Amino acid sequence: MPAKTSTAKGLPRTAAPKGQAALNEAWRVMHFALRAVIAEPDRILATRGLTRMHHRVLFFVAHTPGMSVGELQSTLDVTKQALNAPLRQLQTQGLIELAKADHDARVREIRLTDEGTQLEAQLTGEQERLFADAFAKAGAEAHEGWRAVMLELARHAGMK
Amino acid sequence: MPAKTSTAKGLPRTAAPKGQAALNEAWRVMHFALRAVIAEPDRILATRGLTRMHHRVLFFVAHTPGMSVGELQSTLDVTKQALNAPLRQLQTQGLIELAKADHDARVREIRLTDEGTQLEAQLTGEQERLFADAFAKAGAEAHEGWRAVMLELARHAGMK
DNA sequence: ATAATAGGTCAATGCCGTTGACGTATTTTG
DNA sequence: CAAAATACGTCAACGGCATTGACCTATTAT
Repeated sequence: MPAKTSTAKGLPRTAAPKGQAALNEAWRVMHFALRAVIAEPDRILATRGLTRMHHRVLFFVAHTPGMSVGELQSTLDVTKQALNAPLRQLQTQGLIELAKADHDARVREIRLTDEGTQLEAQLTGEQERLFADAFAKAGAEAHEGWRAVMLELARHAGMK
Repeated sequence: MPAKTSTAKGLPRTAAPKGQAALNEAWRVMHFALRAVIAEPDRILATRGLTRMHHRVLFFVAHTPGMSVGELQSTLDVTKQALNAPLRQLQTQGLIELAKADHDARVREIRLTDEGTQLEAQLTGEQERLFADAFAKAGAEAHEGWRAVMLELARHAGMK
C-alpha cells in the first residue's frame, strides 16, 4: 500500500518527511500544537489573574464534584501549601465553594459555583474546539491515526 | 467511508470515543504522550546536573553550529542573564566551545564539542526512538493522520 | 481520654527567571 | 579620530512558585 499524500477528505497535503527528518519534525510540531491548545485558555485565565494551576483545579473539580481537598492534592501531586493559595483565590472570586462533608465534618468538599462551571466550560471549550476543528479538517481517518500514535507514545508514560 | 477501527497494519484497537468524550480524551492523551517523550532525556540530563534549558541549548547549537550567543538568546527567548549560567556550565563540562568569530571579535560562536555532540545525539535519539516506535507500531497511515492533525493544531500557533 | 486524620497557616528555603545598572571589548559612524 | 553603537559578561535586587518543616484547630476513631 503506497503512502497516502492526501486525507480521507481528499485535501492535498505536503507529504511527511522521511526517516530522520520526520522524527525531527514530529517533536517541533508537537510543541507548536501544545502551545496552540494552551494559548487561549492562558489568555483568558490571565485576565482574571489566574494561572494554569487554577485551571487544573477547575478542571478536576468539574469532573469530580464534591472532591475533597486531600483528593485534589494527591490528584494534582502538589503540597497542601501549594494548593491552599489558588484554592482560596478561586473561592474569593466565587468560582468554587468549600463545604463540610456530611459524613465527616473534617473534610471539605469542593464544588464549582455556576460562575465556576461557566468559566471551566469556556476554558475547556476553547481547547475542545481546537481539537474538534483539527479532527474535522484532517478527517476521521486521520483522527484514528492521531489517536493510535498518541496512545503508543502514552503507553511509555504509564497512562492510567 | 466507514470509520476504521484498525490500523493499516491490521492491529485491532479500541475505537476512538465519540463526540465530547473524544475531545476530553485527546487532551489527556496528549499530556501523557508529552510526558513520555520528555521523561528519558530529563533523567539523563539530571545525572549530569543539567536541566531542560541545557538541552535546549545543545539542541539548537547542534542544528546551527557557530551560532552566536545573541542568536541563541533570541531563539530561546530568554535574557542573557538567564542564558549565561547554563552556557558556562556546558562549557565547564566540556560540552560546548565558545570562540571569537573571525569577522567580528565581539561575537562568540558556539559549537558542540565531540562529547557535546554525543550527548545531544543521545538525548534527541531517545526522543526520536519513541516517535519512531510509535509510528512504526501504529502504521504509515496512522503516521500521516497524526501529522495532519498536529499540523492543523499547530497552524493556530503560527508554526514557522 | 487519647490518638489519628483533614485541613489550614506561618516561616524558611530553593530554583528560575526577570529587570536594571555597569563594565569591557570591539566595531561602526559622523 | 572621537563618539556612538554593538556583543557580551556580571553584579544585585526582586518576584513567582513550589518545597519542606513545624505547629495549630477541628473532628473522628480507638
